[in-house]
Amino acid sequence: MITLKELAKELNVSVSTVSKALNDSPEISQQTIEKVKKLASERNYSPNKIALSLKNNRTLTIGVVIPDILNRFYATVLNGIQESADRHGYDIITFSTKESLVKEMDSLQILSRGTVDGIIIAISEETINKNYFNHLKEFSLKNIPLVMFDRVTDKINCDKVIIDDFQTIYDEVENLHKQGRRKIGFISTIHDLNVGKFRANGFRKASFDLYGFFDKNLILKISKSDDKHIKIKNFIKKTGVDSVISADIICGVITINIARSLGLNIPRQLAVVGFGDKTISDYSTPRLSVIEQNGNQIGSRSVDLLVDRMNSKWFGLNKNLNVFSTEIIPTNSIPGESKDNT
Amino acid sequence: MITLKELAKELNVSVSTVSKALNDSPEISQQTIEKVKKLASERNYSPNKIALSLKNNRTLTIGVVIPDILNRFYATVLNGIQESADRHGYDIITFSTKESLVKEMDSLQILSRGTVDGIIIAISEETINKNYFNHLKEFSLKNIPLVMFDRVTDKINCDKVIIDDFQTIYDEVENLHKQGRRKIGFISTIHDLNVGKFRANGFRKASFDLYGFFDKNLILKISKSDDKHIKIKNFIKKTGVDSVISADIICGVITINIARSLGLNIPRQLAVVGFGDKTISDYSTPRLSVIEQNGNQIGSRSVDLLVDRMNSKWFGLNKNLNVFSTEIIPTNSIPGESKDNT
DNA sequence: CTTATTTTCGAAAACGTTTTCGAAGACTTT
DNA sequence: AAAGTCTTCGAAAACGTTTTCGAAAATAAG
Repeated sequence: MITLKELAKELNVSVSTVSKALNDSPEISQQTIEKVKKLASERNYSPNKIALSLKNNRTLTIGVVIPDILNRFYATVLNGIQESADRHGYDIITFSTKESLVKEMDSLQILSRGTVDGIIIAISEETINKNYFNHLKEFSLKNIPLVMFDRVTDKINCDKVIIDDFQTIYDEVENLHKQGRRKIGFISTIHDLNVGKFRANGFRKASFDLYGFFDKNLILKISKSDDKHIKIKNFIKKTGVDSVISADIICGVITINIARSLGLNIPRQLAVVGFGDKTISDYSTPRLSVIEQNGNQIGSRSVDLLVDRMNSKWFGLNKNLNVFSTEIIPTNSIPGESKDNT
Repeated sequence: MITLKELAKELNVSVSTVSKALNDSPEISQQTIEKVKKLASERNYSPNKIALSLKNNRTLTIGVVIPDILNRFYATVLNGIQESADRHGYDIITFSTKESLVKEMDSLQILSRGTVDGIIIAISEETINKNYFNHLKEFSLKNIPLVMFDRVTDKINCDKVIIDDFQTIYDEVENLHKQGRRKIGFISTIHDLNVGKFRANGFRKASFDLYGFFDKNLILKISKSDDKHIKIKNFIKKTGVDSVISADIICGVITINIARSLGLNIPRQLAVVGFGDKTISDYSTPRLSVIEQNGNQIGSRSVDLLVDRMNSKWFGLNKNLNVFSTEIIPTNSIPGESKDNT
C-alpha cells in the first residue's frame, strides 16, 4: 500500500500538500496539483480506508446479521442489501448466526467495536424462543442505527421491514375460495416463529370468515425431524383437500410431486400454492404457483431506511430520531401451473 | 463508543496505563489493574477495531468475491468460509459480482484499499470469457494474499481450491456403465465455463474409453434463454437414453419430473444423477441422487490456505512464498432414489 | 543514611488520513 | 519604498490504539 507520506517524500513536499492536491484544494497551485496527481496515478495510489474510517468516525460499512445464509429467502434479502448498499456507497460485512442466540450475540459484539456505521438484522429462532433481547437494546443505547427485517420484535425500538404474513395468507384463502375451492389445507413448517404464527392465523381467520367455522385438521404442522414426504402424503389422503397453501416453498413442491404420484391431477383435483421464492417453482412439473416474498426489495428497503437513519445522525437532518417506521413490503402472486390463474 | 481516553480521564491515570492494565501488563500494579478492569467492564469497553487495524496493519478481515450469492453452490461455499473464518478469528466482507467483470474490478479495487488482509475469489463468467486478469495480477504485486476457488485460471499464480470435474464425471459414467446402463446422456448448462468444459470432457472421454466411440447427440446443451422443460423432454424422447447425468442440479430435478410425466419409471427405465447440492434432492420424487460438490469444505479449505499464507507473510514462517498449492476437494456421492445404489 | 535496584506509571511516537492555522514569499497598491 | 494583500505551502493536531523509553517513587541492600 502506497501512502501519502511516500508520495510526499518522493516529490519533496509535505504530506498535507499531497493530500490537498489530490482533493483539488484551492490552496495548492495548479502546477503542483498536476505534479502530485501524476505521480499518484502512476503509483496507483488510493487512500487507505481504515485511516479514513478512524479519522471520520465513519466506516461506510454496514453490518448484516442473518439467521442462515443457506436459506434462500435470506440469501435473496442479502442480495438486495448488497445491491442497495452498493448504490449508497457502503460495503457490507456479514454474519450468519445459524439460528443461534450465542452466535448472534457474538456477531453483534464484534459489530459494536466500531467496524460498522449501522446494522441490519433478522433475529435468530433461538433468540425469539428465549425472548432475550438485551444484546439488541445495547445498540439503541450506543446510538448505532439498527434496522430489523422479517424476524422482528416489539421489544426493540427501531426501523423495521416486514411483509404482512397474516393478510397475504388471508387473501390467498379468499382467492382460492373464489376459484371454487372448498376444502383448503395449510402446511406449516415454521410454527414456532412469529411469521409462521401470523400465516397460520391468516389462514384460520379467513376460513372462519368464509365458512363460519375452522377445521383444525386442515392445518398440517411439520417439524424438522419429520419425514415431509410421508406426512404430506397422509395429510392429502386423510383430509381430501382440494387445495393446499404451503407456508414454505419446499413443501409446496413436494406436495405437487406426491399428489401426482397419488394420481391426482394438478390443478384440477388439487391446487397448490407455495410461499417463497419463485425460482424454486422451476423444480416442479407443473410449475408451482408461488406467493413471492420479494426478498430483494426487503433488503433494499432495509438499507434505504438505515442510510436515512445514519444520515440524520451524521448530518443532523430534519428527522425526529425517536420516531421509527415499520415498512410493509407487498407480496407478489407469481402465476405457475399448479392453480387456476384468475 | 467508550474509549481508553475516557476511562483514563475518569480514573485520573494516563491512557497508556489503562491500555496496559487491560492487557495485564506486568508494568502495572495489581491494584490499578483491578481498578481499571472494573470500570472498563462497567462501561462495557471493548477496543476499537478500526484503530487496532490501523496500528497493526492487520484488519483481521477477509474479502470474499463470488459470482452470485443467489447461486446455491456459492452460498454454500460462503457458508463454509464464514465458519472457518470465524474459527480463525476473521470477519468477512462480501461482494457478489453478478458475473460481471466491471463489478469484479470495482470490488477488488475497494478491497485493495486496506480493508482486508487477504482475498478469496471465484472469478466471474465475463472475466473468464474476456480472458482479462490484470485486476487480479495487481494483488500479487501488492503482496495481498489471494486464494481462488472453483472458477480459477492459470494466468494467476496463487493458492487454489477446486474439485476434479473431469474425473468426477468420468467416474460417474463408469459407475452407471457398471450398473448396466448403455445409453448415458449428459445435460450441460454451463458449457461456457471451464468447469463445464471439464465435466463435458470427462463425459466424452469416459464414453470413448467404454464404448470406443462417442455420440455427440448424447450431450444436451441448454442455454439460459432456452425453455429447459421442452429441451429436456425432446432430448429424452429423441435419444432414448437409459440414464442421464446433469451437470447442474436443477436440470436433474426437472428431468425426473419430465420423465415421470412421460410415463417412465425411475430409476428402472431412466436413471438420473445430478451434480450439485444435496438439499435440493428433496424437491423431487423419487429423490434425486446427487454428486455433491462439498461447497462447505471448499470454502473452509480456502480460508485455511489463506490464513496460512497470511501468517507466513506476517510472521515470516517457514513457507516459501512463491510456491502455491492447488487443492482438490473430493466429491461425494449422495444416494437418492433416482439411480441404483451400489 | 546513602546508594542501588525494583516497581509503577506517563509522555510520546506510530499507523494514514484530513484540516486548521500560521508563515513565508510573491505580488499590489499607495 | 513601505505597507498591505494573495498565493502557496508546511507543521501540528486529531481519530484510538499499543509500545518503547524514561522518570519518579518505593523498596532493598550496603
